[in-house]
Formats: sequence, structure tokens, C-alpha cells
Amino acid sequence: MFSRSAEYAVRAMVFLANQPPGRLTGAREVSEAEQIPGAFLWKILQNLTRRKLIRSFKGVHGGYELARPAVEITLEDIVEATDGQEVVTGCVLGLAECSEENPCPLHNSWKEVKTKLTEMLEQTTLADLAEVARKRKSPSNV
Amino acid sequence: MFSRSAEYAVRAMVFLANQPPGRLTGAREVSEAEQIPGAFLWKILQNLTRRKLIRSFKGVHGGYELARPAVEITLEDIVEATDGQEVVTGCVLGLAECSEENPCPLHNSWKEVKTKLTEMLEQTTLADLAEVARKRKSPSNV
DNA sequence: GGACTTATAGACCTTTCTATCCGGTGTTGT
DNA sequence: ACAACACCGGATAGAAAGGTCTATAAGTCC
Repeated sequence: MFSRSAEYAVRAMVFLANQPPGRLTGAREVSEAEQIPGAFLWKILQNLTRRKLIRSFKGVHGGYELARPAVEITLEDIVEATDGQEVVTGCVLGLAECSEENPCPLHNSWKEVKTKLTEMLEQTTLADLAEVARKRKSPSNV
Repeated sequence: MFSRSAEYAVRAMVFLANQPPGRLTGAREVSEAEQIPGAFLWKILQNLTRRKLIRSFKGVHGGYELARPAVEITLEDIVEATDGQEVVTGCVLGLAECSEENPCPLHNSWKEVKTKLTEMLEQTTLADLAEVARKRKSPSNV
């Protein structure tokens, strides 16, 4: 459904959301805790930084932190930052000629799924995800 | 959402479903009507043949036809034959440790989407798709 | 200032998906 | 028998996603 990058981005963001307020977390720490390949995670964190979802600080005690409170970051923000907004847009059969007036065979069935999906992306906040994550058992905290 | 291969497979199947009963349709004809690269379509038709969704006949008047009536072929059959059954199965965040007892942060929200998606895949038959396709305007018949 | 740590940036490799090519086999019609 | 046609199957090339490596810049501590 989502790309690997988006999965990692969500997991990293959840991890950051569950850090003590004011604490900066290094990429290495996220990588080890979440079992995400370090070099690849860097790319993803860089991208999230550019998209202003997190802030980065260099130096010995540098690291990352959320750029906004977790309740103000939606799942859609994260997925869109990583995969682009075409995830939900566009014809499910890849047809150029597909609209309400001239729907493709799957158009109407797909619309229902798309609605549920959009709801999920828009209504789920990072704070919601972080709370569930705190209740989780091993191995990671996501 | 689906792979390109799955899109092509669905469109090809719909095209076959809309042929007169008893008629064999060549790969070239499907390729031209649906604007699908010929060599790639062959692969997909071969796979659908192996999966027993369509039947193939060699020789001068050879071609393909549905192996079962269109009402007995679901969208799930087609997508699963092409993309495998992992599309809907498996954790949306790619976590090994994800179950009802130990759900990942997205598990419950995702379940609702997954239900809608599964409904769509299981309940939509090729006959349904073919009927909508017949009502469609240019350029292709899907 | 110098060593250390951590993020940044870009080039690079690997795997998977998409797409093509070509020799081969079976069927039909002459 | 033979040629034409249409599917079969493996090898190959291109593109994109996933993942790695190296050099660099910036901040902190001594």
C-alpha cells in the first residue's frame, strides 16, 4: 500500500513523538530502535526536515525533534511528504479517461475504498499513533 | 495501489469478457484496443493462462477466451493471480510483530480500509466490470 | 584551534518491476 | 509437406525503488 520509505517515515516520526519533550534524538538511535537501515533512514529524515515536519540540529548533541506538536501532524502529512500526493489521486486502472462522467469499470467501487482511506489519512494524528505505540510490547517501541 | 501488471490484467480480462461468446481473441487485438505494450501483455496473458483464468489456443485461428463465465471470476482472482495475495495481507507498516493482540499504531484504522478493500475485491465480478465498460466512451472499451 | 560528533549532499550499487527480443512449438490451410 | 499464424519461454535491457558509501559542513567540548 505505502512505499517502504513511507513506512519508515511513519515509524521514525512515531519514535520521535514518544521522546521526552525537548530531547534531541540522533538518527543512529532511531535506526537501531526501529531496525531501519541507517543510511536509508538518513535520507528519509533529510526529506522530512526539508518538508518541515521535523527539525534537525548539528553538532555533538545534535539530532532531530518534531517541528510541531504531534497532535498537529496527520498521517497524511507524513505519507504525502514521502510518497507524494498521487497515492490517493488518479484512476485505479491507470486510465487517462476516467472521471465521474466517464468512469472506468472500477471507479465507483474504488471510490468507497478511497473515502475510507482518505478519512484514515486525514483524521489520524501522530499523537494517536504514538499513544498506541506506547502500549506495544517488544521488540521495538513502534 | 495495484501494480501496472494487475491493471493491464484487469483491462485485458474485461476486454475478453466483452467479446462475443465462443470467439477467440488474439493478443495483438487486445494490445491494440487497450493500448498495452504487446510483448508485456503476452507475459500477462501467459500468467493468466497458467492460473487458469483464461484458456489459450495455438494455431492460425488461435487466441484467448475466459476459462469460466465472467460472473464466476472476481476481481480478487485477477489481482491475486498477478500481484500475489500479499496485497491485502500483512502489516501496513511492514512490522513482523503486528496482530490483534499486539497491534501496530495503524492496525485498527487500517482494518477499516482493508475491510472495504476486501469487499470490493471479493464482491466485484468480471461481469460487473464488463457491463460498466460497455457503457464507456472512447478511446478504449475499458 | 583541534578532535569529535552529528547532520548534509551527492554519487553509486542492488533489486524489483516494466518492457522487449528472439528462437521454438503447435495448429491450420493449401 | 510446407508456409503462415499465434502462443510459449527464456534471455535481456531500461527504469524506478530500495539501500550504501564517501566526502563535507556545522556545532560542541577540551
